[in-house]
Amino acid sequence: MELRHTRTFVTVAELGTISKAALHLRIAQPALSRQIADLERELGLRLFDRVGRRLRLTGEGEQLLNDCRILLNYASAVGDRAQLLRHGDTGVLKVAASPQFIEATISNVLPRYTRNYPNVQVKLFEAVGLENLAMLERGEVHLGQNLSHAVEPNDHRFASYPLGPVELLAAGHPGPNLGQRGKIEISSLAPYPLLALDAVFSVRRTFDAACRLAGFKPNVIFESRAPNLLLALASARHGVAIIPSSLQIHRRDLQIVRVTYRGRPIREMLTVLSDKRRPSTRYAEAFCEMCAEQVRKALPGTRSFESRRGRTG
Amino acid sequence: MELRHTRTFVTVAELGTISKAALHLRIAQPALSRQIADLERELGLRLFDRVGRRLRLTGEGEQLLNDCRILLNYASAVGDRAQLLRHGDTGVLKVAASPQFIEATISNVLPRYTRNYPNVQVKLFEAVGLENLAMLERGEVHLGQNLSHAVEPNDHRFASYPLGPVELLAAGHPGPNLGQRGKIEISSLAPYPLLALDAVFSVRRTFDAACRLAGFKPNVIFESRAPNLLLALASARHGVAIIPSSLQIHRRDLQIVRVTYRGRPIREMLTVLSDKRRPSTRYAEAFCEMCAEQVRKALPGTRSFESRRGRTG
DNA sequence: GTCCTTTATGCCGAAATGGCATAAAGCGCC
DNA sequence: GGCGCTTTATGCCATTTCGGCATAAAGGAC
Repeated sequence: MELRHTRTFVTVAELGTISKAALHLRIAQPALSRQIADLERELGLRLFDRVGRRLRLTGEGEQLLNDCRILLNYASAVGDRAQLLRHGDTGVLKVAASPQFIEATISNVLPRYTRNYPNVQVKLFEAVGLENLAMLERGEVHLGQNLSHAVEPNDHRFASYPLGPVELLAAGHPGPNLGQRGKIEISSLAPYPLLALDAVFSVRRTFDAACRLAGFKPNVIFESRAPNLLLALASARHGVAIIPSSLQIHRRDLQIVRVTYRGRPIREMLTVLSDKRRPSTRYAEAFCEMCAEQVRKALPGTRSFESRRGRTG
Repeated sequence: MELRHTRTFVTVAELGTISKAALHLRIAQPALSRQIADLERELGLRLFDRVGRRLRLTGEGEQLLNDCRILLNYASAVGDRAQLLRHGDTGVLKVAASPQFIEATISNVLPRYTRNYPNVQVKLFEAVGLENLAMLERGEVHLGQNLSHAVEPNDHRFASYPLGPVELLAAGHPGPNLGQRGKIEISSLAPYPLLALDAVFSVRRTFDAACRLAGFKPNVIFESRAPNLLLALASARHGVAIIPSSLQIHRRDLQIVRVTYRGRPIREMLTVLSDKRRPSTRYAEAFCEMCAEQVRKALPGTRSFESRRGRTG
C-alpha cells in the first residue's frame, strides 16, 4: 500500500470530487483518477461508485476511510517524532551501574534529569565489576559506571568521564580503636579478620595491590558481591569490612575509618565509561555531568562520618 | 514517507545487516542501502551509525523503530480489513425511520442482526414523514422506512421492500361504545373531536383521503408529531386519537378499534425504501427481511388488543 | 597478507508516475 | 432538444524513480 494513494483516497472522500482533490493536492486530475483506480485494484474492492460521471463513496469505502485517516495521522506523527528527534534532545540512554551507584547517585539524579530531558528515556541495567565493560563492547549500553582502574591502561576502547574520587574504607564494630583519628594505615589491618568484596570489583583489586605494596597478606575470611552483607557481618563482630566510600551507608552501629597507605588515603576515580566508537550525544554528556555533581555533593557526606565517630572514639 | 522505506528500516534493524534484509525482502542489497539513505534524508537524521562497514542503530533510530513497527502493523491491518470487506459482509448501513418504528421493530431486530452480521455497522437516524425520502435522495442513508403511499405512484426513484400491512386505529377513553366489535366505520367518527398526527405522516394523509371518500370533514382539534401525546390526551377524555397499528401501545386505559371504510379495514403497506441508483448489498436486504419478520410477528399483537377490549365493551 | 562479509556508489535499463489532450457522461438552463 | 458546464476515464508521452549489476572501500578473522 502506498501512503500517497491513501492520502488521495481520503482527500477525495472529504472534498467530494477528484477535481477538487487535484486542486488541493496540486496534482493533475488524471493522475489522481489513476491513483484511486490503483488503490481499488490493490485492495480488491470499490471505494467509490461511479454515478454518471460523479463519485459516491461505497459502504466499504466508508469503512476503510477512518482506518486510512488513522494510518495517515500516524505516519504524520512519525514524521513529527523524527523532527523532535532531530533536535537532539530525545532518545534512549542505557546505563549499566552497580546497585550501590544506582541507589546512591543515579536515583538522586533521575528526577532533575527527567525534568530537563523529558524526551530521553533512561534505561538502567545492574552490572558489577567488568560486566559493564562487556556490555559497552557489545553495544548493549551507552554508559557504564566503574572505577578508573577497571580499565587496563593500554585499553583505548573506552572514553572516560570522571565523576569524583572514591576512597577505601574499613568498617568495624565500635570497640577498641580501629585506627587513629578516622584513619588506619593499611598495614595495621594485618591482624584483623577481613570481610571483602569479590575480585570482580575494581575496589577489591585496588585493595589487593595496596596490600602487596605494603608487604603483607590480608586475612580475608569472607568474600561477597553484596557490600551490605559485609557491613552486617562487621556489625556482628565477625570481622572488619573493606568497602568503597561510594557506598551509601545507613547503619549507625559501625565505626568507619579511611584506609591509608604511607599516610595518604587510597583513592580511585569513579568514572562513567562509553564506547569511543559511538558518537556521544548531548543528553548522555548531560547525564554524566549531573552524576558528577551528585557525587561531589555526596563528598561532604564522606567527611561527615568522621564527626559521627567522634563521640564513640 | 514511503511504507516501503519504513519496512526496509524495520527489517534491517531486526536482522542486523542490509545484506540479510535484502535476502529476506528479496530485493538487491544496493537498493536497500539507497532506501535507508533516502529515509534518513527525508527524516533529516541518522537511523544507523556506520561502524566500519557495519551498521549500528542510533538512539534516534531506536526511538523511531517502534513507531515504524506500529505504522506498518496498522497498514497491514488496513489491508486485512479490506480483505474482510471484500467478502461483502461488512460495511455501514444507515437507516432512517420513525421513532415508533425504531422502538417497535428495529430495536427488536438489532440483537439478532448484529449476531448474524458482526462486521456491519448499523447507524440509525430518526426521521418522520418525507424526511427520509430526501435523505435517500441525498445519499445520506441507505434505507428509509415509510408507508407505501408516501411515494408518489409515478416516482420511480426508489426501490420498495414491503414489510407488512399497517392499519388505521382509533383510540378513545373507555366508555360509551366506540364502534362495534372492535371496529368503527370511518363516517362514524364524524361527531368526535379528533386528535391526529401531523400532515407529514403518510398515515394522516391516508386518513384524510378516506374521510374525503366517505364524504365528511373530520373534526381535528389537535395535531402533533408525537403519537404518545395523542394517546395521553385521548386517555384524558380530550378526544379520539387516530394512530397507525405500527405504533407500540403500552397503555391499558384506552379503548382501541380498527377504522374501516365500507366495512373493510383501512390498510397501508409498511415498506423500507432504498435509492434505485445505489447497488443493493446483501446485508441491507437481510436487514429488510428481518424487519419484515418482526412486523409479521407483531401482527398477532394488533389482534390481541381486540380481546383486551372484550371485557370493557 | 589473504579471504570474507558488508556497505556505498556508478551506471543503466525497466517501470512507474504525472501532465496534456480529449472523449464520454450527466445535469441544468434556455 | 441543444448547448454549456462539470466531472471522470483513457490514450499518449516525457520525465522521474527504482532496482539490478558491477565494483570499490572498509574492517575483521585467520
